[in-house]
Amino acid sequence: MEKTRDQVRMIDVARRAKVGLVTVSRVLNEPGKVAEETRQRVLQAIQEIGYVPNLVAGSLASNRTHVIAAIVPTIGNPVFSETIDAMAQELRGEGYHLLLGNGGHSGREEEGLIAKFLARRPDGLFIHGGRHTPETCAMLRRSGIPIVESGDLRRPEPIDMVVSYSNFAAAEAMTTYLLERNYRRIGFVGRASKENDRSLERQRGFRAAFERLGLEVDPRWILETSLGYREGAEALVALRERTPGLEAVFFAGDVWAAGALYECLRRGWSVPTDIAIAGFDDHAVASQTVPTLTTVRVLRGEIGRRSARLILDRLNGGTVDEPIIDVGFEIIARESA
Amino acid sequence: MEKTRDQVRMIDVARRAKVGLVTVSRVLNEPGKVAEETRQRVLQAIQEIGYVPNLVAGSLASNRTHVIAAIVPTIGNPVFSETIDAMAQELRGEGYHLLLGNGGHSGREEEGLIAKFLARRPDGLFIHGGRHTPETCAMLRRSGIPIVESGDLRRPEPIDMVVSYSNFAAAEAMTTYLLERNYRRIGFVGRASKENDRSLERQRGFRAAFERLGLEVDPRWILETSLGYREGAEALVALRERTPGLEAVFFAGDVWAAGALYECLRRGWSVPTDIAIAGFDDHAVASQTVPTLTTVRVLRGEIGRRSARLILDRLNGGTVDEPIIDVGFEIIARESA
DNA sequence: CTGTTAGCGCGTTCAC
DNA sequence: GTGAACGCGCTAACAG
Repeated sequence: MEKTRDQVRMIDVARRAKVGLVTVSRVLNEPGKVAEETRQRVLQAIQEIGYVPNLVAGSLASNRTHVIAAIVPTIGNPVFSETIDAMAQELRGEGYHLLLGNGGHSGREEEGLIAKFLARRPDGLFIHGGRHTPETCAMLRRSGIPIVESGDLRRPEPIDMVVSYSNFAAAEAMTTYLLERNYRRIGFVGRASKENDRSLERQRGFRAAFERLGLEVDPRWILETSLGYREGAEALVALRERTPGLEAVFFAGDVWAAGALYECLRRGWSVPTDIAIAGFDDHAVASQTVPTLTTVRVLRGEIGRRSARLILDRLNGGTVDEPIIDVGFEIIARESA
Repeated sequence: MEKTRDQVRMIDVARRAKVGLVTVSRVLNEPGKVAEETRQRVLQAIQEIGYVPNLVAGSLASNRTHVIAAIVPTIGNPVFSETIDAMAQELRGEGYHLLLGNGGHSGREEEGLIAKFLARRPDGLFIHGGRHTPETCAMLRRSGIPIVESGDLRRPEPIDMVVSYSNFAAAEAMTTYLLERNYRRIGFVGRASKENDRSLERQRGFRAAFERLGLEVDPRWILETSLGYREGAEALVALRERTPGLEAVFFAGDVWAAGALYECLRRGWSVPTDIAIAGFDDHAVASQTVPTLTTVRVLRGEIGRRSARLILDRLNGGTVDEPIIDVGFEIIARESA
């Protein structure tokens, strides 16, 4: 392969502007420390020869990449993209960019990805969910960079910082809401709790609300499935079939709930009279469904913003006094329950 | 700020394994060229001292970052995340990672972002939509890296490669479908066509279908709004109010269509008898709505995969013989129209 | 405010 | 198959 280094370098700009190489560097990184006149000359030279700085070289020299790595379970899930979007926005303001990856579904996959990401020397790292292997934790700690974990507030041993809400508390609150409205036989639909800690927490919250009132949870009320509209519809039917007298279903995701509401329409089940439905996420559709969906609102954009701020503050030398941030949640009472 | 270079470097591994630095480098990059025994020794040393290669330094030396930059209008839009997800998947297989950014809504913003991204020396770039300023195009061309544009097949002057479907053809096909089913007074809901070329193309396709049959499009049938469930509901009502005898509405996005279907439920309008509804995207919800939604399917994951392949092939020295790929579309006929 | 000097950590020649 | 030298393009520290 031929070596083609036809790149315009900083030195070329310097020569053209008749200044030292360092001055060019300063114009780019610390504009305040350069005389206005020279600055203009340098900027013009940059324009004229179409110089594009090489951040790779800069990063090597300064030991700072201005890159934040972000790892989510699946990029495709809109729930995460909202967080990522807000984070990217916040970061860009300070010249940082986002290296994005999906952790996959096993700890091993995640470990591999993180190892490769760390090799790129990001200045910080955000990671949503996932169960980290001991090696992963060790790697992350050794890296020494600010790290924000998200997905759930309750992390046995946070690696560094945490920004999230409590899945347990949110699910418990919604379940309590349903119990207060005198629903007693309540179904619960979530993801496989063995594979997903957040699902487990939501299910635990569901059970806790019953326990507090001294009520029992019938095992038949719990159903685990993968996320989707059709899956929500199927779950509703399955639950009603195996649980005579079911009064309500709490879907730990609005997509399921919306699918279930369609099924009610198809079957002529009246909501909430025949069956009450509650969701989780306050997805954009929740306020539009027929009937409108009672759900739990989580500020996902806020998670992204706060995470970015935490990392940036640390990078800017600030001390983060509160390394665990609870962004909270809110019960949105609408028509369906 | 204190300088803490406590990093484990390649030379440390080399010393521990009692080999030269170059040998370590080879174990990492060209494992085949190292004797099995030495390789094992090196790998073990890497494990023992927890060495994480520094790709920043590697990139500078090799002039290859193994990073692909991806720019989409908004990360939050699920429509794009599907593409990005597939692309990331494909890229990771060959050791590439994704630098993600949203282009914002003006050509200037996009230009700024691209300039900053190029400074990171990505090996390739993917960009969805956007109207590039002349400066942007010049920058991109000068960069010399493989570039894939997406969003619409019809690009006046492609910078390099294009992977997409034709918004024009897709919209024309759906409109023709509706006309063939004997709907004549058809509304069209899309984004602001002045701000978004893809919207303009869809609207053009809509009009073209009428023209081919020698039919007129009443200006009152066209409505532009921002994307959302509620916006879809509102658009439907507005169109019916101002257009007596409206028989169908083609929503250039399933989210609008789904919102409109809810409105029909609320008002007791029967679909497709009172009003037929068609969408665009084949969003996951389309097969579940009541009634199910007739729509246009676009393979967004395919766009991501093909784009990645094109870039990778080029990077691997291959010649890309077909730099403009049409991934096509498909009319999915369901109950709503 | 500006220039000089010394690396950053690794890949890529070459010899051996 | 392995090691020594050199350089990638830029920034940090210091001096002037």
